[in-house]
Amino acid sequence: MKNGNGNSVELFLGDCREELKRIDDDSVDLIVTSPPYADQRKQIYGGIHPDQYVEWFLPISEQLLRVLKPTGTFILNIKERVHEGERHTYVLELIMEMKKQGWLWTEEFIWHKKNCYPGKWPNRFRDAWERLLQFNKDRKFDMYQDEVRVPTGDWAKTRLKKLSDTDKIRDNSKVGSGFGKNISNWLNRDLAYPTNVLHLSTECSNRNHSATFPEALPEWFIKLFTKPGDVVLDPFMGSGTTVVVAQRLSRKAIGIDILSEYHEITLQRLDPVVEWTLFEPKVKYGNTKT
Amino acid sequence: MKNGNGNSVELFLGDCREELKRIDDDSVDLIVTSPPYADQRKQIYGGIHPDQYVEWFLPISEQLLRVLKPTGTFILNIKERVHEGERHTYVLELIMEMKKQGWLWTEEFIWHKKNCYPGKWPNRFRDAWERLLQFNKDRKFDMYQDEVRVPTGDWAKTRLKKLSDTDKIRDNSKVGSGFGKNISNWLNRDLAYPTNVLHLSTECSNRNHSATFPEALPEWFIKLFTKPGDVVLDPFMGSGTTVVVAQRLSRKAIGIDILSEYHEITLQRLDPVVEWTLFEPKVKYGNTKT
DNA sequence: GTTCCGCATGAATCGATAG
DNA sequence: ACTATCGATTCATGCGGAA
Repeated sequence: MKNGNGNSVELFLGDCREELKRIDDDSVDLIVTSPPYADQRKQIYGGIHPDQYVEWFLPISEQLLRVLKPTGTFILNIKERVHEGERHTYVLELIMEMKKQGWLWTEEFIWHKKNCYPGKWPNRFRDAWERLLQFNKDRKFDMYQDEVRVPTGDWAKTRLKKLSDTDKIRDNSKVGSGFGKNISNWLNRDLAYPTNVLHLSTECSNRNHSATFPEALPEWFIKLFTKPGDVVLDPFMGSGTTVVVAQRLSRKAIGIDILSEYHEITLQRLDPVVEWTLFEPKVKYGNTKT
Repeated sequence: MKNGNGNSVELFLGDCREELKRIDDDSVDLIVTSPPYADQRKQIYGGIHPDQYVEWFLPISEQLLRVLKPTGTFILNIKERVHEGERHTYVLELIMEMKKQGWLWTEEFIWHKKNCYPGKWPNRFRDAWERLLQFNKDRKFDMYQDEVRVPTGDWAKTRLKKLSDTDKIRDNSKVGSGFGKNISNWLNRDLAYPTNVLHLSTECSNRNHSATFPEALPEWFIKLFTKPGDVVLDPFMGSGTTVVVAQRLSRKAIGIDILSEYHEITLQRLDPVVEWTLFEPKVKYGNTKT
């Protein structure tokens, strides 16, 4: 019911360096992904050494550039590791190399992880933020800012508090008198556009998968950069958070991952209606077409 | 009275590219500065074009590398501008070039500016963060983490609020009764180490000076990376926030700025005891030695 | 002495207009 | 074509006067 038009889900099982080639040019509205960081998920992608990270990623970003619509956006969640006491520069290098490929580095959002990983080191504090790099193909791209407006700051809370004590009661008791409309217009002005700093907690309660991606993160970008029916791609699907949220928001989702375990987890999280489609006979696992 | 040992202040009037040469090798414990951003403050500093920013800054960072102690730290507050719809890459390039000079890029703190500049654009949100890049000469550097511990989560705020209503009054009225000590013990137990994300508002509506930094920013780094008597340097002093805070915390401060107006503002903000010293006869303005 | 409200003020960005 | 300037947009914060 809630998914009227087409919130289909396609999952590809395999290395995204190969699987991406099966996706059409200019066919994706939004890419949201969190690739394995250097030397993370060693057993999965063989553990890319920081010095080889850029070299490893560039063929992928080249494919992503190909499949993205000119009006589309690519959000890359990444953070450089500490390597021999320093922040490694592979993310900085990656940005500059992707620009050479033709990407525009439009913006860098900050994900402030409110409950970051605990720990203590002699010359370093806990790392509580990650980069959310925004890349585009063109200076003109789709952006639906009204979809992610947030309540205004403290002054609204405190200064409008009085209003709720008296006027809001009148508002309720005099429906249709025109008074309520004025109030709601006024209250509507208490929605402000957000900034490029996102405050979200990691979802530590998920026992199964190590993916700390909170659902609110892809949700925010999906609402901001796509409309229902648009195509959302995650080439490093992992436990499928981006795909699951895209489906829930009535977007078409494409997920790629090299591990079948992650496909199983994702399928369990997906809406059953679509799950049936995926399990149709003759549809090869990881190669689903609608 | 509060400044026992040696919180001297030396101010240099001139271009820091030249003035820095007058400072000894390995003599500074902490550099905290916020250089003019590319194409900003044109009327004041002449405006460095984004494409020439790295070239302009490298001779300065070379001098800073020379004057910093091996155990010292350099905190660079900077943020790249939007240029033709993209974030410019001069900050990324600067980091990599400074590494070639011999700097270690130890960490990147985020300054979350809660009250960022307003505005609305079709494809961009307000910019609410700036970089605080930490550079060092050596993997081993001085860091006094206990000096910047903060009260823990929300419950601390609420309990401390209650405290301030009742117990704090008692604390004030019963000095020496031991009650205050109990409170500070209790508070000490609820102190946590901070993260690499700092939430601070800019001080935009201060009457006298429009400080680029909130005082809390240099204060945090001075407490974290120096002890009383250490030397703190700001080669782009501006209205002198770093210098003023360093003096208040009984550190030796060195400030450099090219504009005499800023020197006057800084002198007005400094503790009068030192101001006298600075205005001693025969002490050339901007060339003060203790 | 509080609390409340009005107001000025920002390391901004885009698009249009002018030289 | 390429740069310089200007207006419009927008919101958290702290000060100061008022109730």
